[in-house]
Amino acid sequence: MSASDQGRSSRSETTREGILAAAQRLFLERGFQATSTDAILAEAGVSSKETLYRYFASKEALFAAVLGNLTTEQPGFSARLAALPPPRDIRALRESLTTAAREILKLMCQPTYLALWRTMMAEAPRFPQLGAAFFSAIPARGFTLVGGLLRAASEQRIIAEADFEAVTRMLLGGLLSYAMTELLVPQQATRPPTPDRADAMVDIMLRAVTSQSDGFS
Amino acid sequence: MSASDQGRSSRSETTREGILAAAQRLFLERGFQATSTDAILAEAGVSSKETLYRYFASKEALFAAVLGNLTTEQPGFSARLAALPPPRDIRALRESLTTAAREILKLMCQPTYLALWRTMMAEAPRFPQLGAAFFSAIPARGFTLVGGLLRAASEQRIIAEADFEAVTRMLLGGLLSYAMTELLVPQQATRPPTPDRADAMVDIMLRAVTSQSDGFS
DNA sequence: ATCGTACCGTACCATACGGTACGATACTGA
DNA sequence: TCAGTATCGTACCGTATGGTACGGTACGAT
Repeated sequence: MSASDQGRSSRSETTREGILAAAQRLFLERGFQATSTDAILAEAGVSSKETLYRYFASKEALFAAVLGNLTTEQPGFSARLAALPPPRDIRALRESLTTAAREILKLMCQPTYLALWRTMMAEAPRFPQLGAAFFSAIPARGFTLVGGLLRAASEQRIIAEADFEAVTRMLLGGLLSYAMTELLVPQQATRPPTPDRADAMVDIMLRAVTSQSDGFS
Repeated sequence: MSASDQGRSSRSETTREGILAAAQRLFLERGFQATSTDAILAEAGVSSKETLYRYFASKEALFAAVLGNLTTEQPGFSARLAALPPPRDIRALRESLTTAAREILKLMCQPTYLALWRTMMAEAPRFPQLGAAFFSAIPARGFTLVGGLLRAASEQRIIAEADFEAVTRMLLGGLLSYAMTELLVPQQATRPPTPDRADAMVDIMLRAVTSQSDGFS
């Protein structure tokens, strides 16, 4: 028990984390309104509402804490992708894009992430700041990453000039389409997409930005 | 009052439609759980719950009726797009794809459609058949349409062979990405995308499927 | 005119929810 | 050992919800 734990005893912290974890499970599984505080207490093994309201001012605050956590900590995602080197040649560019596309596709199709996406979109009207925070923390990073790689490659004459905003949206949107299908038709014999789907999209995308002008109107 | 109105008096029909319209507005605006039957009655100008429950067995049934309506009737969408001719040359293909892409982008960014999308994804776990019906009625049609155009063009040697599943997902996903942004960050100075965004994506897509094999690994 | 139906208006029911209060009890740190 | 605090267990409050019941009233077709 060093001085680094800012006054919170480990007992408090354990209870708080337990409530957070239980709330995360239920909120993501059932949504905000369909999850009662009683259900969260039961899931957390806590026997009194007073305990919950000692740590969170309201059900909304608990919800915000849960989604804030999920928005902040995306383990491995930023870590592996932020370290992608600037492209030296077409081969390196393809490799970086493939890595990114595979990682994004894998992340997006995880059950937790699907549920987070669903919850965010469902509650965005009632919690606008949560939706905005999620957007800038996750999807916007993907746009910046892919768009940055393409622009850098273009400046080094590795690929042709193009409408990179549209190109980026097409790659990420193509990956996103799998998540949307999962969200609308949950698990209905729709096996999760394989990494080669990401590879195929990178391939198509590079074909578009490496072709000479075609002269068609 | 001919024999063609199957027993329903016009009075009944008017009330029923009024309830449906009010429920549609509120369900799409606030979601299923946050919309009370009392609020629907007030919005419809109906003064007794008994009237509602004369036409709909439960709140769930009313919800299903509303979303079923919205899923079935997409005015102008199928009409204008189902009539797209099979492509004769690259010019005709581009024109058909541009028309389709613009129409889809416009449709997806309408407030009603955005709200429908949000509601469907939010409630898909609780109403799986509604999500599946919506998916096969709207997004799946877009996939079939674009994929069909591309495959037909490929068979006529207008464009090259390619992974058309991935290509189609990239075009529609690119358009979809605008709707997703709107859903997460509602109206936050994010002006709706202009039709030229659809044009740009068709352009990129055609560049990918008209380029010769590039020889890169 | 009359009869059946649709609608009104209101009251009601059982349940569930978010949140508070409070005395009793277990734990933890000095 | 002692004091403070975190948790327990339970009771409670006000409100809202989906759904039912019922007597009265407007309407529409024969």
